[in-house]
Amino acid sequence: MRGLAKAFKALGDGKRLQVVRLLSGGPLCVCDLATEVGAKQPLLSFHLKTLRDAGLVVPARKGKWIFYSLNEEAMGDLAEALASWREASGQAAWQAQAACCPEPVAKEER
Amino acid sequence: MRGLAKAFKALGDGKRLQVVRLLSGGPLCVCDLATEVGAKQPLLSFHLKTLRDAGLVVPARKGKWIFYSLNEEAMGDLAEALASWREASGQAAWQAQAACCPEPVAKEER
DNA sequence: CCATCATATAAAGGTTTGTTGATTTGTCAA
DNA sequence: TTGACAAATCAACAAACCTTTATATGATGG
Repeated sequence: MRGLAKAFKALGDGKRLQVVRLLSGGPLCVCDLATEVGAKQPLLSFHLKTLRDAGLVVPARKGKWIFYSLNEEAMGDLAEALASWREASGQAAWQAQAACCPEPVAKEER
Repeated sequence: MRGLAKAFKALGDGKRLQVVRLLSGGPLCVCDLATEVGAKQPLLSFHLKTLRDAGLVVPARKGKWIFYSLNEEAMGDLAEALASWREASGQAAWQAQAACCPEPVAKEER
């Protein structure tokens, strides 16, 4: 749950989302990501760190370069969580009333 | 794309994620959400505004109370985006080399 | 109209985040 | 070893965010 929030927060930035979308096309090195995203190297490095800390991407050194790729499992977990919440809400009925307060509320359709 | 980042950012907070999870069980009024989440009313109102602005939840007045429910379509869009990125990355091949730099890199498996 | 309750908004704080420029670490090739 | 290049880290600052207290809006019932 804490991990989910961290992952979603990591996705909650335009540049990082762009990185994830780029990596969905296959692993890329940092320098290529930087030019694609239009960010200077230290800035991209910062964003990659937050994606790494959230478990969304994985680095792999290839000689002088470091290639990043998506963590498919983590992406799948997020997708599944969202899908399950949407699913559940589709089947859920309205509460008969607000539990916090005594007044009954008419049962409604959706 | 901008909207996606906004939505993910909205989900990137523990209390808001808790609200979404609660709403997956069906619509709830603000006062009930406040007690469940353990937040004071103005704070919850702030978080609900964030979720509203991101298009993730929808308010509906029922007399004196306002019931919030999940926007299933928005949740579905997010889930689908994540699933498609994961899917694509599963099929993608490694780049033969880093485009930014001349040196060739050996083609690798995953 | 008035009092009350549910929710939203405003003002103000302390903390986190995004960005930049300078420096460091790590790898390769000469 | 030295030089060159890729990437990470550090220091500093502005912008955004979360939280709280106080106040406003909007609906209900007397």
